[in-house]
Amino acid sequence: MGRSPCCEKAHTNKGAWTKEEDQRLIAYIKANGEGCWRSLPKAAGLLRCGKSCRLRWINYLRTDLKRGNFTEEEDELIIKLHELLGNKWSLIAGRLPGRTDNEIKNYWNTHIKRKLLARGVDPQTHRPLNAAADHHQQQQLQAPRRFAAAPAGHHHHHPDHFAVLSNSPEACSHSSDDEPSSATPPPPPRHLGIDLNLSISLAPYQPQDQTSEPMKQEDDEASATANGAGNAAMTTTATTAAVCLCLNRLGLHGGEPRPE
DNA sequence: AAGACGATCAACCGCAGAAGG
DNA sequence: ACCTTCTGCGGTTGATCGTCT
Repeated sequence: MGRSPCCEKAHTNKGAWTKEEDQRLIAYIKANGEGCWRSLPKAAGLLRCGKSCRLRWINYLRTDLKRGNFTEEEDELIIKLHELLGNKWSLIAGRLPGRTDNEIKNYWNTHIKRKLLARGVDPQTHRPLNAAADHHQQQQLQAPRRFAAAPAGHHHHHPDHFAVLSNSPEACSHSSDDEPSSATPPPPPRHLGIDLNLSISLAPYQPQDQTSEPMKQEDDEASATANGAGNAAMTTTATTAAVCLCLNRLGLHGGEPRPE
């Protein structure tokens, strides 16, 4: 395609941000707000590319970031959301107030993956490791099955991958990780008939609404449930229930097109 | 004490899709 | 309808820190 670079690389700093750069960025955004990242560096007097500024702000400088260890509830919520959404870190982050997609992605790769492996659960498929292996073998024998979770590096750029993953019946077939589904043979792809359009059903997390008002979008049950799952105070059990409920509801409401 | 090694996380890169002309 | 530009996302990298030997 030959896209033009996002910035003039010759005249931009790279690597770790200095305190002064941080201060400049914070001051500029406080004064002018977010937006137009491309022109921001120049306006703010920063020798950085816009993408770098955006990343620094979103992942580090924003004032509403929680920072600090993940709680057990957050762990479980991430696991459940990953089971539901796949590697959609930004969507997952949307359910975890004060957490960024980058943070969650890192945390997943460093902690949760290992945690799931220790439980004998495949981090990609969320199936028991044995069953996952068996399932994989079966897939090799059968025609390609799109609902299988894509391996790392091949997840990409398939809008329907999201919905397909979310349709996965195993996502709702067990409400806790210690309930292996290995006894259950890989399900037939009948669930694929359910077109969830899930990617557009998940509204962004709204912190204020969480505490003060239960939910304004009454006509969007899937969204409501997903938002409910974003409450960090939610218990693991409740989280599990919410995610499963979400899937159930999505299954029921699946074919409904959303107004654009 | 020092080097090796692994874990962690901030930052970068490349791409897709949205937005605008 | 097409092209260009911009933004946001997800994967990957590399610097830094902590632990072990």
